[in-house]
Amino acid sequence: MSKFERKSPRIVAELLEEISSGRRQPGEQFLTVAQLSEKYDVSLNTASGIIKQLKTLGALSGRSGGKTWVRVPPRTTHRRNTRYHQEKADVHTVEAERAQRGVSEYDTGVSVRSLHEVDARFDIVDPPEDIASLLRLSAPAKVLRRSYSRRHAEGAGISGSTSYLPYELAARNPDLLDATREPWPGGTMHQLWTIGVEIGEIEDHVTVDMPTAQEAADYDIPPGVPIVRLRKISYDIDGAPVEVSDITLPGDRVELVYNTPLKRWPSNAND
Amino acid sequence: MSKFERKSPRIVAELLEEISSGRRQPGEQFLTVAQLSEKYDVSLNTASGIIKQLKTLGALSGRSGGKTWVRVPPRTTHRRNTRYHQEKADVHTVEAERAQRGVSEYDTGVSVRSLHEVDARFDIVDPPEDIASLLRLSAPAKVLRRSYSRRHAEGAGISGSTSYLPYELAARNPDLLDATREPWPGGTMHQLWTIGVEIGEIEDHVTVDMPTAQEAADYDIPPGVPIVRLRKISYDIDGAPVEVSDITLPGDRVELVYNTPLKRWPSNAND
DNA sequence: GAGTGGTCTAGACCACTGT
DNA sequence: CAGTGGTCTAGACCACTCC
Repeated sequence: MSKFERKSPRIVAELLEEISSGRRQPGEQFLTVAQLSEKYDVSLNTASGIIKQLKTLGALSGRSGGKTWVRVPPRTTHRRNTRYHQEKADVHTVEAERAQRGVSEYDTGVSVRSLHEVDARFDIVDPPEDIASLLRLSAPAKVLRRSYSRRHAEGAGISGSTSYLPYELAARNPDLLDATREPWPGGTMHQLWTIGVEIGEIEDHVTVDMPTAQEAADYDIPPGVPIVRLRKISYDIDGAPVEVSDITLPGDRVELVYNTPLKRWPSNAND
Repeated sequence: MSKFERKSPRIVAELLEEISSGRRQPGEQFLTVAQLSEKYDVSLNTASGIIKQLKTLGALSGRSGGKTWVRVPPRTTHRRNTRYHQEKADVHTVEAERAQRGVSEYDTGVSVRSLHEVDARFDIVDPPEDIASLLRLSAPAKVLRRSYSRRHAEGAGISGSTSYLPYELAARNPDLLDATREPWPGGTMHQLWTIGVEIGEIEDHVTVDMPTAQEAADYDIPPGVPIVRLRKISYDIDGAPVEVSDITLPGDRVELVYNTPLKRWPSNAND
């Protein structure tokens, strides 16, 4: 369109091609700002901007001040709603079969191996307004808030979740209030079973967002990569909400899969 | 952390607060680069960068060269998987009740009023590799590709979708190959019914991405706002895939809602 | 054609990383 | 402490919008 060509877009495209074509291997050290400046005959300022762009595009990684690397593309993981059926069935299987999974594994739906539970903080707090509304709690009622953050053994953060349970409900089994009991074999559905609650339906609300600076650091995602926010609401068999769980997933390595089986038509309806 | 304070982050935060607090109203003209520079005592360069940041944060809008405006926050719409049940039931209701909806309404799940079908292009093509694999098609088989793009009456793009049907299947009803028949009352499920196919299950794959330059323009979203890509796979009652539909939704105005009903436990399992 | 946002340069300085 | 990425300035120029 324009006869005048800006420099950075051309250079960015060129470098992107070198990276995606594999001519520059993931993990390899990238050109420094000075080298870029010299090689493409642009100012240091522009060279710095180019690296910034490539970082936000997820092609490069590296902290400010340190060296720059060709980013290792994250392997994508899947999170399926069919796991909810599995989790519910698991409640009545023998202990050994569900011993490998805690609340956070079930919530995030991220594969278990090579994961390491970093933080599990439990607090009894006044619920935020939206949570109170969803759980149909009024004025003085408290909630048990459980915050988990998970990272790869290698250090790359992978997901975080915060669960809200009505305190009155959770208190029926004092073990549920004890953070040191984590990871609880079988996840939240099993915990709720111990206090006589059967989950009848789960509702996931999926929204998308850009990460805060904190999240970008926590999950080791470049600032240009979006974040998936999943609010999971569990209802008991009478339709009463019993748990709200806010789950944060890095957008560049997660695929959500939802199966919706449909009721058959009456047999004489089709021609 | 650092004693030395960069200017832009402070100024950006301040302006963001002014906008989100409502002190600057949506639709109002914003400060020019020159005014910003003067008011906050920064260089024109930095002022320009600040406006750029606020645009990618979705707080400001405006084309390059034109004036800058406080962005009108998009109202969020919901897309529920329960609509699949509705759509299936609709197939056997009277024509009048589903006449208001075409294929694209059903696919995108966006409310119908004040929407305007801009484009519906039909082609018979060789399927892309991933589509062929999902539809279990081999070598010479073709697909009917139907591309829709939708915008608000006011002009703001709201979603797009591309549907793939095996050509051999679609050809059983020649009307399905005719783009001028759109909007087809009742959507794809009704179309499939006319050729004797009953949908038994729908699988949604949700991923997140940044928009291409083209998409950013099409959907009128600022370059920093993510895009939700939804791949909807429809299976017939025998589990054979019959349609793949790729749906693109602007991340800042859509919330996906998925309900997963769970089977009851056997009545004697709970204590 | 005046005004506006965006890009580039050259040079300075800063904070952080990695020895 | 040297090296590196990031930010800022001042000034120039460009492409686009809007009148």
